[in-house]
Amino acid sequence: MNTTTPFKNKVIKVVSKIPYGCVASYGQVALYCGAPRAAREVGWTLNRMENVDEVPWWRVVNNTGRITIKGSSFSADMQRILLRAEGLIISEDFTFNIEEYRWKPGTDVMQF
DNA sequence: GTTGTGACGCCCA
DNA sequence: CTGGGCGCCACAA
Repeated sequence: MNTTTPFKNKVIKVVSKIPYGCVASYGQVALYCGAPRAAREVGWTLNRMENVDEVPWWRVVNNTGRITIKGSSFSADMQRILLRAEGLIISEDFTFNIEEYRWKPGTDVMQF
């Protein structure tokens, strides 16, 4: 690992556990990281994350079922393509039924 | 120690 | 429905 921050480490861990074809909201990820209200931190952390190949950041969206990426190395359009590639149906407005794809964590995740 | 910021979340007009 | 605004937390400078 690199510049270790406990929170960042958990973000990586949680996000990387999101199964194929599912998504989780920033609030969810933050919740599983032990910071229920640090949803903004999740996005901020992912933005400056280097090992993107280990973290399916595109499976993380806001709780409204909408992709709201703001300037990062990747665009919202990129994320939409990636999610579509996993079988999700996403509108041209970058919106979709998050409840239909919402990741429901199991006991294997709550081992922090 | 203080300040600014951010890929959010939620309430209100 | 849309838009505007506040709060929240963790982290970099």
